[in-house]
Amino acid sequence: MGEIGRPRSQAAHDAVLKAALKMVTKRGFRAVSVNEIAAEAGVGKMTIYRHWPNKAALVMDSLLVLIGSETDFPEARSAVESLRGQLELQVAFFRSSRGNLIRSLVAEAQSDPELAVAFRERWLNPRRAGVRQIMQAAMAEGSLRSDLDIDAAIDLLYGSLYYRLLVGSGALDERFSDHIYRQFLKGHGTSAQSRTRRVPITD
Amino acid sequence: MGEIGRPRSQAAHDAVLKAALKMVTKRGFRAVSVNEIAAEAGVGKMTIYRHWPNKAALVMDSLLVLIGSETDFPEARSAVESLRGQLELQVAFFRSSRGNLIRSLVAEAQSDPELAVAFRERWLNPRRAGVRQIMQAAMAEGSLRSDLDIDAAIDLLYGSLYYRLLVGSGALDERFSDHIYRQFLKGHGTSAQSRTRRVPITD
DNA sequence: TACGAATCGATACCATGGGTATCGTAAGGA
DNA sequence: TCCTTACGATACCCATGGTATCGATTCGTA
Repeated sequence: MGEIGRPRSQAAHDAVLKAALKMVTKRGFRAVSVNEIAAEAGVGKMTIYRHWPNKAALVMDSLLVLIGSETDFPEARSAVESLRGQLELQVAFFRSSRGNLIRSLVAEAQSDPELAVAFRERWLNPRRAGVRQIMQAAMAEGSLRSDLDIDAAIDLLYGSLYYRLLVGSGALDERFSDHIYRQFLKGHGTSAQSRTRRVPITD
Repeated sequence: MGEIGRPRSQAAHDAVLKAALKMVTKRGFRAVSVNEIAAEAGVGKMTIYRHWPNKAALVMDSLLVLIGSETDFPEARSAVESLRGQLELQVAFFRSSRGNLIRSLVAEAQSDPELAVAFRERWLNPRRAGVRQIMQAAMAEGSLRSDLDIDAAIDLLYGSLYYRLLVGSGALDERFSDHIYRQFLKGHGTSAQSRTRRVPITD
């Protein structure tokens, strides 16, 4: 019982995702029209709307499919070290052209509840789960206090990054990620925080 | 040498600001059209465009004129106490219908550089200056360390509030503002932080 | 090989909404 | 009283997200 009719073109699908990513990272969500994406991809506009319900869903997909793993946690000797490394990665990510994509989606989500849900569930939550895991590992290591409120801590750490991304109050550089990291340890770390432990990162 | 011709109607000006504020706080920037605002204000659309260059400038004005002072610093026995009180005010402000207005403007500013500048210079910077002043007073009190990087600290404190406002990762309640405040003091406070000093708030 | 079904790119179209142009009218100052 | 400008109303322009429809194409199946 195979499919009936002409099958969807995977080439068209990929070309659209790639074109959407390229143009939106460069010029932003609102400044790019669906017609332009179709032209850039060498595809009919209707083909786009056969593959995605709307522009927001397309751009969200381009984010997940093409650059979903660029901010994964780096290997490190300890969980807190890995966390620190991830903060630097995140800062570099936001400062790159990818930052425009994230800005665009957060902005658009303010007036598009469906996109808001998708962004939270498909982008933020998986990444928050990764942070949670690392923090739990750091607690097991003994370098974070055991009474840590993980969700609030995540909002403190990453909220300030998103803030600078969205309102541009200051530079998104390593100096800032360093500052955030040290403040976090002052508030939540234990006296063992500076000692480097050789606890493997739990997967 | 007075003005020539019919003077601008202050009544129309005020009615438009009020209508814009009401509708945008309720339904958001994108969901409200200029035609609707004009109708609600009992005013012709062209009158709006005689008073403001575009929709964004109008809504930005309605924010500044009508609710600009709702998050001023409260009176308190010490600077750090005042800071803490302001965090609670800010949380309540975001949780109220005003939160929609801020969300809308930050979102719109992502694709409107002029609005981005206006929002930063006319809304954020004055408030950041207030926070800076309070922090300097707290340093003079001896309840904050003197090597504090004020701008980074502001982004840490308020960034997480904006983050929750924009992505809804957690509740904007007093519990959260309390958490933020305590983390801040753990990172930047002195041992004198818990002692209540009677230093007047410098104006 | 022929046929049906669904996709393809292209294009015309619709609805919405920001912003402009223009109307006759109203409200000042000189 | 006259001149100038703002007023409310309305028609209009234009960009854009999304839909409808076209003939052509590409598969599975008979």
